[in-house]
Amino acid sequence: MAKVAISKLGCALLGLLQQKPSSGYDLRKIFSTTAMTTYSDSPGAIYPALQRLQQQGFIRGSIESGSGMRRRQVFRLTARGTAELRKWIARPVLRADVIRGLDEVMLRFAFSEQAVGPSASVRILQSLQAELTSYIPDLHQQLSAGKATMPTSGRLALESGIKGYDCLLRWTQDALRTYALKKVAPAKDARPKNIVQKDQNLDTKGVESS
Amino acid sequence: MAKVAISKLGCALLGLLQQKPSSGYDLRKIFSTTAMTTYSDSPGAIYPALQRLQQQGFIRGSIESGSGMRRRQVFRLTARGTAELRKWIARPVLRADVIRGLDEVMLRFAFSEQAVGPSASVRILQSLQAELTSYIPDLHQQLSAGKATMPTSGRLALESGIKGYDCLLRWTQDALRTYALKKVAPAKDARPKNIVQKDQNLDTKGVESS
DNA sequence: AAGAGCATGTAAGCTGTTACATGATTAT
DNA sequence: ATAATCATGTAACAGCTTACATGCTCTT
Repeated sequence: MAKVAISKLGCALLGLLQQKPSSGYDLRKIFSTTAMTTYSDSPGAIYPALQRLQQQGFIRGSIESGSGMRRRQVFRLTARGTAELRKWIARPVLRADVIRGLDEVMLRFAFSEQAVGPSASVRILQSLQAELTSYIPDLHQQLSAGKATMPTSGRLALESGIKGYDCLLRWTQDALRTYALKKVAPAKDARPKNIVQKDQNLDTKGVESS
Repeated sequence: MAKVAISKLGCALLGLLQQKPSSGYDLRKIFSTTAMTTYSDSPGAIYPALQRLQQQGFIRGSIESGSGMRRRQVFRLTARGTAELRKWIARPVLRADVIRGLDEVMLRFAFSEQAVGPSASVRILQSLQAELTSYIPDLHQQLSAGKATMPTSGRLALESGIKGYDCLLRWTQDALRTYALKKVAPAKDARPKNIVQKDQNLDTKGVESS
């Protein structure tokens, strides 16, 4: 079996194509106009990436050429592509992801609900929360350790990173609450205030605990 | 003149070498043990990068081989390297930097005080603040625009990005206050003190002090 | 003597960047 | 008719990753 390691851009393309079959040009527009500008919208990146994905059997393109239409090739996920996307999304969040690949984690989370389901979103949030909770103290230690020797700007830069992680941790807790509310209170019209504030895990089987 | 575009890793190396002459191995250790783990510590990245920098005349290595010591090559910035580092740090912060290169902005800021002076740090903070202030409303607009069509996880992911930027904006304000207290305080209460203009060292010749 | 860690490098491969190139359709 | 935009690609290049390779020094 080939290694089939898909690049980050490739994963982004898989996720977007799962949401909606699109042409290369459509995808470029998404990357150039929405908050996904972090990803490259250059044709030299996208078209080769699409070719690779097709060659690996994850997507399949069909040329649409109606009368009076420009030729365009619309790509769709194959079954293998869907499986691969799910596998990518379901990967647990490791410390390495927190340090070097937070954007990829957020991308996986963004796609998780449509591609797998809310429980996958919750699992990502939980493992992200766990990793953040264990990593942030390390950063604090580094800060207090190097405080004496670092220049002010270096210290401030490190503090900025820590605050970013703090912020993200708070967000994960908010997001988990959102999912708890969604699932726990489907019949919320009846009771405005009785059944909130649970913060319990849902049908997830205790994926990780504290 | 060649374009001499230095990679992000190259810039990180320049900054670290400005702070302290080091060998490739020293630099690798920094990348593997400190909060700079975002950068690669692999020899296949660092040694070629050092070679490039030397070839471009930004650093110069000298082999230290004392008796009973392992051979190691210690690199130092040249005058050209110092100038290049300063140029990189002094670049204004653009929206593209905020969207796709925040880590590089933070790196520049981290080095700014030692390599150029506090006023450069302040300039980075101010332009970063300005770009954030103009960019964040755009994100809010995207959020409210797509709220209807996005899945919950997609919306939450976007919110996470927005919160991250909010957090960063608050940090810039904190950091600016820090510098105001340190240095610009006299301007505030109109009480002239003997101000230390540490910032005027742009024409330094003896760059690589021991 | 053996092994661990120090210190440096090289080579293959992949991906993204930049720049160029090509047609076809719509707008002016 | 001309320009702009749609839509797709290719080629050269640079940089990083992974993996391998080489010796030297210190510890046990």
